[in-house]
Amino acid sequence: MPSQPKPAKRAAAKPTINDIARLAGVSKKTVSRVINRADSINPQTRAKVEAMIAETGYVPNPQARALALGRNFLIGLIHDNPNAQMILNMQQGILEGLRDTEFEMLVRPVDRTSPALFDDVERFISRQRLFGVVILPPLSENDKLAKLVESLGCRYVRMGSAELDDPQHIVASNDRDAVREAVQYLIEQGHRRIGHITGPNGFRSAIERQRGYEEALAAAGIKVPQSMVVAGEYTFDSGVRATEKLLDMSPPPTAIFAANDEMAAGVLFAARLRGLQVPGQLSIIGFDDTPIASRVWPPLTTVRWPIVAMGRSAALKLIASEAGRADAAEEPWRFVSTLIRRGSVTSPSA
Amino acid sequence: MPSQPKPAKRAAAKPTINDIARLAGVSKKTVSRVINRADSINPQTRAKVEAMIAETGYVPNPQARALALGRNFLIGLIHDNPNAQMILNMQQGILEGLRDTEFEMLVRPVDRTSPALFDDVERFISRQRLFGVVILPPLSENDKLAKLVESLGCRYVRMGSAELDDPQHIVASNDRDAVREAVQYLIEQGHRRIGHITGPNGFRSAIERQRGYEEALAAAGIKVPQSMVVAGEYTFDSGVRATEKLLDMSPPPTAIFAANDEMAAGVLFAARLRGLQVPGQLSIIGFDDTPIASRVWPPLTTVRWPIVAMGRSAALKLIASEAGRADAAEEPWRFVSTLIRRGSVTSPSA
DNA sequence: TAAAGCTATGACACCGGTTACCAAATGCGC
DNA sequence: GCGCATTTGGTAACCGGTGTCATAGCTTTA
Repeated sequence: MPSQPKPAKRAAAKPTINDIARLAGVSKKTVSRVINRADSINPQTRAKVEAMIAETGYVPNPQARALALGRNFLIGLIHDNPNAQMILNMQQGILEGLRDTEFEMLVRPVDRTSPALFDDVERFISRQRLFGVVILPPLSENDKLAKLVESLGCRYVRMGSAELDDPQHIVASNDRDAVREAVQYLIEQGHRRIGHITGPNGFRSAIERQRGYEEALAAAGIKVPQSMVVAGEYTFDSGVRATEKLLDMSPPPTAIFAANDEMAAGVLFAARLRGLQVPGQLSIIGFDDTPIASRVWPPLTTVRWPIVAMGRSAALKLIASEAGRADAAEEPWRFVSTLIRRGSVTSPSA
Repeated sequence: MPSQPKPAKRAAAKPTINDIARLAGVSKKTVSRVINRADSINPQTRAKVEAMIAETGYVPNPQARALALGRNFLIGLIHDNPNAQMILNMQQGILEGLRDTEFEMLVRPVDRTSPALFDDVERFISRQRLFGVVILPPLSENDKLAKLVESLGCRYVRMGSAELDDPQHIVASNDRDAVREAVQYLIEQGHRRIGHITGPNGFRSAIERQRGYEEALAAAGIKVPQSMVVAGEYTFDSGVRATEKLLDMSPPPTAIFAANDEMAAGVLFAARLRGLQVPGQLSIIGFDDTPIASRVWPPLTTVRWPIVAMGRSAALKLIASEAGRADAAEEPWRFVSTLIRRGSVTSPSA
């Protein structure tokens, strides 16, 4: 028998449900029942099948399962890279939510400003037949995108402001309340001329944070010239430029609340360029509690939002949104951001 | 015809290959041939099928395809979160490499120190039947893990030092050369007492970087006490602690090369705590060029490695490693890191 | 002119799971 | 000991693709 192929089996050949059925002396249907915890199975049969599964290390083929079921177990994460740490924490949260389920996560970074944005997202969803997607800010504020996703028969959950969508589609943090608290804190320290660097024009998050700022001032009866509010772009550079504008005023602000940490780092940078003491001559508060906030000197007082927990909740909400289940809206969706007090705030020296 | 079902079709019902075949009046096999660009197809037939595909927006079901082919098109990214920006850039690079292929990327963060590490990775790979994985440092230095992956019939590419593995399994940057250049730069500026904060004990990257440091000193004929080299952990805090040790020496170093930016930021922080001018009284060089490097004051001189390009190359190498194709080893795998000169280095003031 | 080769296409089984449906075995009341 | 409901397990078809092989029609070659 010269041409007989070597019986040594390929290591990669995985056992299938048929192998298990044969080894256990039952039909594949019975194996399937055991796996899917169907009731009405003879305990002995079940034990035998389970023993064979354990022995062979059998794992059902998810592709075959997806095909037979006519659905699959992939959820997508669509983002527009605002901040690496945020996205990574979100990934971690989503994966925590998916742990011990058969779902997996696919990541798709996109370019918010690209004309191909909608095509990219559509291809992503329909090629992979995604079960659902999580959309991160600031992309989550694009209502058209959410509509497109839905029209593709794909579920979605957005992270962002509570006003954006129904509870079953949103996971939100109370930015406005947290900012109000932060600015109140500045006021308690004795600041009156408090500047604000906003997020990009039209962004929900920017609007919410600005409202929080305005509410805190209003509540304390403080009036501030309109020029104390300068538009930023959520970038370090825009924070630097906005700060230069603010510091050119006379009198300049004694404190600045920046709508994110990147810009707050820019404030710090610009202050340094002018030789200003922080916090002595200028107090700073940021937003996000990114690693940068605790790496700069002085470490930044900032607002932290529970990203990982929110990611987990988004994943669970998505899974819960199976057709026929109405509890998707019940999955927690309002999260509380808190002020982290570090070294960039003190009383105004003057 | 009262009971006739409404012809309005469910929006979610995707066309299948059978639909296309029926509409075009050919067999499904022919449609399959058109999709897979098989030769020997009548141009007219092809045109007809392509027209129907375009009209219906048909997209082949990847699950069915994976099942029929007995393989799939998923690659995994396994990492142990050393640095958010690095991982995100790597994700971007890998996705660029996968663009216009049918591959998708699954991300799996793991805990390097967990006893369940191997189980986690094994479950991940065998559950999803991954085609291959990319392993990021420092996890990529775990040879046992790479062996496990291979034994599962899963291809892999590691990021890390060139010495770790064969060219078909590695994508590397020349850390040592880049560090040598960086320390040479310090020497050219007139520094003689140059401290080094290493990475964690046993890490390849740490060893390589330390060697670069030692080579530069040796080439310049500079001898430095052993205590000028302090072990760090790649964390901000360890950078702070190591710096305190270095600054307690007499005389203290006039410059410090830290094996990554996190620790370099720690150096800066510790210097500030002691009221030291940077770079006047202490020059600093980091490694990685993370966003932190350009956000602190002064911005850090550091070494940048081309993460996105390396990620792209890793993906292409993985795809090229199909059985029967030997060109995986030819995919570029050595990348050049370069020194980015910013504001944290000057001549020693003394 | 017959044999052989090529091209374009279809029929059919199969990948590894699932459900629908049916049959055999079991338990129960009478 | 019988009929009937309830378990339990099997068979067959199917999900949406792909591979193998056969075949009809045409061209080339001897």
